[in-house]
Amino acid sequence: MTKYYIEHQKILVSVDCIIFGFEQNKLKVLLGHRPIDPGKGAWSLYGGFVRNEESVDEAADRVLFELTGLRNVYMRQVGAFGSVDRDPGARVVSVAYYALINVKDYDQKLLAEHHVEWVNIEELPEMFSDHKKMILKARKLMQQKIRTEPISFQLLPGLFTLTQLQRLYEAVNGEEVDKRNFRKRIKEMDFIEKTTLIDKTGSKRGAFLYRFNKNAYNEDSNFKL
Amino acid sequence: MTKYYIEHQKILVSVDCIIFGFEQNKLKVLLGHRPIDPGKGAWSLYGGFVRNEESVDEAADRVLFELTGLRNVYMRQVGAFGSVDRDPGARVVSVAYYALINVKDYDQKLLAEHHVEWVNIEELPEMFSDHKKMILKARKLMQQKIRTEPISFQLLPGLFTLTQLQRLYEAVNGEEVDKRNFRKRIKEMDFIEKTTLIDKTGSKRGAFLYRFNKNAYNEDSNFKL
DNA sequence: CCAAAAGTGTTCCGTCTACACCCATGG
DNA sequence: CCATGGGTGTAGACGGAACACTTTTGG
Repeated sequence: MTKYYIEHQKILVSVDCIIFGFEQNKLKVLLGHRPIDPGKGAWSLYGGFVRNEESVDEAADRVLFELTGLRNVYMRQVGAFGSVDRDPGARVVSVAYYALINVKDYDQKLLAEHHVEWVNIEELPEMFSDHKKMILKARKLMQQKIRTEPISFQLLPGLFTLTQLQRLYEAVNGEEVDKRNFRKRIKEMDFIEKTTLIDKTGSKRGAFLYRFNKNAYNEDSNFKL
Repeated sequence: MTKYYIEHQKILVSVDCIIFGFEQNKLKVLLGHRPIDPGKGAWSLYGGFVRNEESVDEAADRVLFELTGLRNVYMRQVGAFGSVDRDPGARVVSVAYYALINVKDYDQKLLAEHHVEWVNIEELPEMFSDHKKMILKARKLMQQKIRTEPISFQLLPGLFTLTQLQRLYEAVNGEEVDKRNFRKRIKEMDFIEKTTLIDKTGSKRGAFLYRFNKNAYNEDSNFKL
């Protein structure tokens, strides 16, 4: 139990954000290019350093806000990545977070300004340092969560069709699911409410729009998909 | 994407170890007392600071070795804990790890030297800072893992009876399980091998000792309990 | 009129759960 | 001889998976 504060080495601590979005029936991540050497130009996650006056969680929120202009986003920690030489420029321990956003909420201007792009999770390029490892772990954690907690709605607009929701699950889990079985399960969750509105953009016939009722969910939190 | 190394604040990074053991049919954690102010004497996890020349994982291995004299222990990261004021003495970001050890491997001398004790997971005392939160999260992660991966054997001697294994599961999950159903599932896993040895310490009749065969498991990794 | 997506129930099979009695032995 | 833990099988319930056809409408 030899903890004493002075005489110990301080280390740069950063956060890296794995930002998930759902677009064209594909699960995507927001990737940028590393702006500085070493490794300048390589595909990279968006990140930043933790400051003394903010918690690590707050740093992640701040960095996400700088990039997207969004607050109160669903974010969860992926873990700490701490190899000695993971960053060739300096000793940096990084804490990765994943975030779920609705791509339509994302300001296109900011996207261009920061030179970031939505990349299909199934087609990740080679990336700087351990960033690919971070993404894969984030995806695994997210897959686990999405089965038992209603986080899928964070990736969709407030109103969505059942086909959209199903495609989202298929994209996240990487496998197709049976339409009738899927809708049967939805029907059992009263907090996924059918509206009278119809979306005609996806088909000629049109499909009913649904909505996630958070209050109803809080009363009866039985989610399983 | 504004990462530059100089001009950023470095932070103390520590590791904290949640060491699980199984004793007297109870899941236990190894707890010590904080040796220095602020908070001197409070119940605390055993930890240490990350050095520049070691990875965070390596620091956790080292700290565990200092305490237990054990190497090659099963360890997994719980996550980073980074509140600004989580340590009143200095800004410290801590990465928690949980470890599974067989209590019999633990050197009693070291235990006394370090003033640590095995504490029942169901009867945790008030603890320093966020250490209780770390333990609870570690337990949750361990509960998840133990259902689908053969990590339970890390907590038992090389030879064990089925009743011991069952009690371990009951202690970890906090609920009793049916003996016949439990043993039926064991029987389906060929890598849990029955030996001809008999343990008479637990009963007059004696119980067969079993062994986990790692090689057999690698060939057919179907674990579900 | 036809292509394209929306919507809708039933059957089967495998898995999980509940449950009770005999055995072997040390003291 | 009896108290204590060791060891064994079956039946019923439940949940998940497979599966095909009708409807609507824009072009």
